[in-house]
Amino acid sequence: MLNETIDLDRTFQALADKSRRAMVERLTLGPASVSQLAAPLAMTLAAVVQHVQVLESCGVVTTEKVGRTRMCRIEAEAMTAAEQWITDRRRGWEARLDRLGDVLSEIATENTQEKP
Amino acid sequence: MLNETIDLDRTFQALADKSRRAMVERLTLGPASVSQLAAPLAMTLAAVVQHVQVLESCGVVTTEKVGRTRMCRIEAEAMTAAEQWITDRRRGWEARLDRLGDVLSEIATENTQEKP
DNA sequence: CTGATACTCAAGAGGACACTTGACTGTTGC
DNA sequence: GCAACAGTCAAGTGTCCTCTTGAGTATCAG
Repeated sequence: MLNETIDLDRTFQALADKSRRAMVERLTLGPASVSQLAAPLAMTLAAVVQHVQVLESCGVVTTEKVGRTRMCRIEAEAMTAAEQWITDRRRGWEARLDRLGDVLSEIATENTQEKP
Repeated sequence: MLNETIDLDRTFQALADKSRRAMVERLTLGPASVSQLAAPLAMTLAAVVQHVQVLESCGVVTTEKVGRTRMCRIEAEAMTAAEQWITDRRRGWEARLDRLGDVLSEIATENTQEKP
């Protein structure tokens, strides 16, 4: 709850990259090692590790070292927070558009009624 | 559908900034001029205009010049696309966790049954 | 017409980001 | 043991972002 701002900044920032989204997408299928995440991407392992660190720093994934491999798994909460922010805004403007619709149909009704 | 990647990149990038999220938040209450968006923010008008351009370039807001003022309004679709991407991923991992739950309870059942 | 308002534009400083390279460390399989 | 593997670390490079300054333009109010 604290640092909500920083976390949203970081989370949206993390998702603003095709490679990282691809990693998240892969991880929704189940845990994977860094090498497995790296396989479909055209970049060095070192770069992939850095991406994983970004995803980890905003809580979207957690990692755990098993022997010489680091396993990554997705962590729902951070993503849900980002989703929730958008959903909340949408609720706001949908409510407003509903009211606008009401007003418009009210005006329409008044106009038809006031036609002599 | 084309450029889905670029748009998601841009949209998440746009939302990865507290000031821009504040502007979006303000715009959910209804259209506003650039100056109105700038009012609560501690930065120059020029900077605010640049933020508006970012939001516009990814389709989250549209603007229209009326006399000497530029009115901004929120545009649902781009935000919905971002929300949808997260929602789709969530569906993925929730389904997986459900299956995991099934497997775990199956194992549990087997274990109880196989107790001699 | 004049001054104030509401931007608009261009250039640039400074920092954050996305990589790469090259050297190094801990694990595992034979 | 030792070679291959899976990652780790530090440094450096080029690019993108954010924001400012200092100019200019169009519009409106009186």
